[in-house]
Amino acid sequence: MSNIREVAKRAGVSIATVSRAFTNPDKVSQSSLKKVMDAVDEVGYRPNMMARNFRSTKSYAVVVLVPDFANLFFSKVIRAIQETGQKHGYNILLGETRDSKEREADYLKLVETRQADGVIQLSPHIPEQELLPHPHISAVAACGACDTPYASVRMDHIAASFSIVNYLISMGHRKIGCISGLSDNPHSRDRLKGYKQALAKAGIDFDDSLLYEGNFTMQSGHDAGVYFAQLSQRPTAVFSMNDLMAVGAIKSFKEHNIRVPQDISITGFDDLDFATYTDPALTTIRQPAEEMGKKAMLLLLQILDGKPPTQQEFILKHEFVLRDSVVQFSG
Amino acid sequence: MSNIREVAKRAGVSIATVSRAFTNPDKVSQSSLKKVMDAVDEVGYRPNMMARNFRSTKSYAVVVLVPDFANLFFSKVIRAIQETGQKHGYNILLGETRDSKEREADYLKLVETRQADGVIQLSPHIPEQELLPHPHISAVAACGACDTPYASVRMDHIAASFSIVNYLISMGHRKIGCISGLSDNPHSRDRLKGYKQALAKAGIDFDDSLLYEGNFTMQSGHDAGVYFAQLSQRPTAVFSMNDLMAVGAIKSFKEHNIRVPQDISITGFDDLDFATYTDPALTTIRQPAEEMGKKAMLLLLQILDGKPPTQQEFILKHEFVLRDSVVQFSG
DNA sequence: TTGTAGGCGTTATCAA
DNA sequence: TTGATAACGCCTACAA
Repeated sequence: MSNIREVAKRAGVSIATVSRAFTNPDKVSQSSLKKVMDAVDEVGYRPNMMARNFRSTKSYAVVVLVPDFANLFFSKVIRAIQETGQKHGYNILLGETRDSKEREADYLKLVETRQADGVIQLSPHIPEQELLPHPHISAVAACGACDTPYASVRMDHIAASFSIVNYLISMGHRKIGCISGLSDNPHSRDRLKGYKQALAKAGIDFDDSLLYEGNFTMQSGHDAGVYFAQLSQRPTAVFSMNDLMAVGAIKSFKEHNIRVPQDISITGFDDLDFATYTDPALTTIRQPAEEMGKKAMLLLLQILDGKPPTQQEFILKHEFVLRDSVVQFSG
Repeated sequence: MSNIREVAKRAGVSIATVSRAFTNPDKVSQSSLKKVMDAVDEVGYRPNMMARNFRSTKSYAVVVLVPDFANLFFSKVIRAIQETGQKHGYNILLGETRDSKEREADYLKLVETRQADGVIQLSPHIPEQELLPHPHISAVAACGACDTPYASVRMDHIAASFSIVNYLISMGHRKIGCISGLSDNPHSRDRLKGYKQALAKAGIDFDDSLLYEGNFTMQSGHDAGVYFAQLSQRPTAVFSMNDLMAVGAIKSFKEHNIRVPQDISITGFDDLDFATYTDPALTTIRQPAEEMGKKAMLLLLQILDGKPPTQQEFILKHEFVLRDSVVQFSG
């Protein structure tokens, strides 16, 4: 592992010239440049980025705070973040929090200790327990539900769930079950609002017994399915707050010999890749995962560049995806 | 953003003492320690890890080279890597390669330029195009197929696929289709070997028309399903080289009104979370994802610590997972 | 166009 | 137990 000094000696020039040859080649004469590059090849020199970054007080790394790495939705977002970051010379440090504020604080420390320049927060914002914003931490929130006290990129979950529940109603359903995420999750709250608004608009009373609280996992969706299947007054359609739970619910409906969608319709949320491959294929809401990831990274880059964002909040459009899991109700 | 000098001044001690207070508290008197800590609180000091790492010539970061983020199998592995790394003070830099050697080289550069201390390679090893081992790069391979010229953690894919195809045969199947990954993928090769060995052992001739080359995606599994469905001599069972393709195939069988498993049995590989929730639940091979991730990280840590591993290769055990996608054939 | 030299924040060596 | 000081590798005024 050679350093710049060795290259300089070998090339018969000064350290400064070698440095310039890398960062500002046009400020170096052709002959010097050649001598330097030859020497570089000879000794196999690579600039020490740790030194360079240290010197420039920038780490060129960004931490992505993600609740659950094994959630395909986040995988997509992270991919977009990485691609965008890479184009601008930034690396991505993984920070899986698994909903632990302690772990989150640990990752935030990476910024405080200068191992990262900023943070992209993928967990939804819960004011009471939020560690961000932090005076010394550049941060952007993405994929959240409500607005945050710092820049964010998200979609309108109320409107999205409103539209899909509305669709269910337009298909003749009036007894519509709801599988929610944990009730204190902001996404759950917003999507529940949309559900209730759609019911209200159609003059349907909200029925507490049709609301089942899951936690966004397939398992909890399955549990919800069992619950609905055993209800004496079974719903004719179910609005699931994500695709994963919908899959679990479908599974348990089938186990109870309830046909989907003939006996019960169901909708999802997220439009994960496998939503096309479930049986039946899921009618769902597509979240613009890639767009959110990309936009979030660009926003953070801008902030790191010292330019405050023009808007605090960027709301991206969702998409209604029609497939086969909903059928006209004719009771 | 204050530095150690400021803390020293404030505490009325030397910078050396401040440094020791952090790295070697017991070498500092109680009174000095208190003075330092008070000063630290006052000015909100955080050690600059960039400087510290620079000084120690270690970045405490490790790059994980992963072909595809949106593959839940890798998500699990990476999670285990991160958890293990974190316990030892290491951070994880994400490196999604998407099978591009160019991108891979970019990430490897992170190690050459000292932004990372080592690499965990999750792509299977293909000797002709392999960038590793590299003289200056500490690396460990995980989840690969064949042996690598550097330390690796993997399972025996030949044995695993042998066992599951053997199970199919024991259930009376003799016409067994195979959905493989790309034929030049080492995993595909090994699993194909296991498939062929099981057939051979049962005295069944290998039939080329029963082999469909996919690429490990659901879409390609679906294509395979279409292919098998339209075959005049349809197989009675299908060995899919991963769960994802099995899901795709099941979908297309159903579209062709072929019942699974009554009309055709199928098996998967990986045992992803959703393998329980497919219809029918998948009989499959569980890869020890977490164990491989953890072991790989520990191995790399050991190498970074200057201790060469006791073995070059660690073969972890797979597990046969019996569920509902295979049924006795009684033709 | 080039070289000299100072400094980034930390740790480690060596004396005191 | 402490402090002064020399690195670590690089960049960048500044001067030549």
